[in-house]
Amino acid sequence: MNDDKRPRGRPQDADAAAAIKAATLQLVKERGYRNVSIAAIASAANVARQTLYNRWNTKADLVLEALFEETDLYAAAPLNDPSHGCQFLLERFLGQVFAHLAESGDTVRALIAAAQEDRAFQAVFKQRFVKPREEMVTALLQRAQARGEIAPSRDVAMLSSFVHGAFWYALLNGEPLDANLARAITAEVFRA
Amino acid sequence: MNDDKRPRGRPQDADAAAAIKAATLQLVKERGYRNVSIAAIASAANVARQTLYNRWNTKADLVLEALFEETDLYAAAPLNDPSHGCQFLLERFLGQVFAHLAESGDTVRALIAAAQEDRAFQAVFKQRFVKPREEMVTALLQRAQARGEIAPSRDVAMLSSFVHGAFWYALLNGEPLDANLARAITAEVFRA
DNA sequence: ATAATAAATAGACTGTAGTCTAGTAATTAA
DNA sequence: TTAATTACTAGACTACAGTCTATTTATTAT
Repeated sequence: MNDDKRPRGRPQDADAAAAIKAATLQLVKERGYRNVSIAAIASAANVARQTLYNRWNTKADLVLEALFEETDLYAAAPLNDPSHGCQFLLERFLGQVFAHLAESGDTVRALIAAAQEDRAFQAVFKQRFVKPREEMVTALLQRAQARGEIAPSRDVAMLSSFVHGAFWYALLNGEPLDANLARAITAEVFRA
Repeated sequence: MNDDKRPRGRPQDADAAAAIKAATLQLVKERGYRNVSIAAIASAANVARQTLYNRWNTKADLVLEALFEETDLYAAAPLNDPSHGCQFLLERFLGQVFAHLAESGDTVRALIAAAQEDRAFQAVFKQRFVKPREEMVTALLQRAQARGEIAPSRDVAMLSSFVHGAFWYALLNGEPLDANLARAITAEVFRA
């Protein structure tokens, strides 16, 4: 049931996408987003520059996909583990996010910057990066509220904005994203 | 006491800076940061392109200065007016910031993006934009805490990060910055 | 076989930020 | 008056993102 009718013309090179994404990841980690040109990626992947543009609209789209193919492998520890309190789960979650950003934070910053200059990419980025994380935290905070760890009067959606906002604010202003920050954010959200 | 010894060579054209900044503001508001080239600004100001680079390092530096020369005129309503509660003052302050961003928000977004791609500019932007606002809000929240409007246990620095973070997060994700947001942020910060 | 289709390639092209240089103009110091 | 100094101008130059086009190549449909 997988060999549906193949489409008409010449098929896409099956290996190209993987080679391109691998080259992208390697070069971006090595030199930083800014210092990697599309031409360099194409060359490293042994592919014509236009082939990249056949498959991705912009450099940002390509890097986002390459980065997320890798990142999605990191199965975050479950946020609904009932054997832990929600405060613990949030702090652990933030700690994991920050640990990952220690490696890829510069790239994420570049992608956020790219999103400010390109509406289409902003939508893609929001869909793939922003929304999922926001939903995870909001759901966790709702559970916390249902369990009485957060007062019923609190505005959970706004608290979720506080959490992500504090994280973006630190990231974009070049402040360290470490365990201290994860603890301070979490503690303040759960403070009576 | 103002006519100190003039420096050695040919003096800078006294009118050029004003003409350049005026052209910058007008073009950026008209077409958006992205769609204004340095060449277009130089041409509109009747000045050689290199003259811009004699005075500013990058497009972002120029736009920041042009924008702030205008913005600094907006004397924000005082944040330490003792005849109002701190909650009221914070909401009014955020309302003013958001109202101004309704006009210049796209430019500010572009500047934040530029700061992600240029360390030197990030430092300048932090100094001129980020720090002053952060200090105003932190001072206000400290006063609120001293007056008992905020519980002594709260971490005021983190609350300030929450406020700015929520605002950046909304701005950079294309969500509306309006009176509702100002009210929701403020209410949640002051919630018991 | 042949036609139709779509991907890949090479390379020209546009627009922009930022750098560099050579020449000219305005000013101070001697 | 002349030398030194600095700003301004014009324009060449580099590097890059993204677009476009002509050509070749791999595939399906007839």
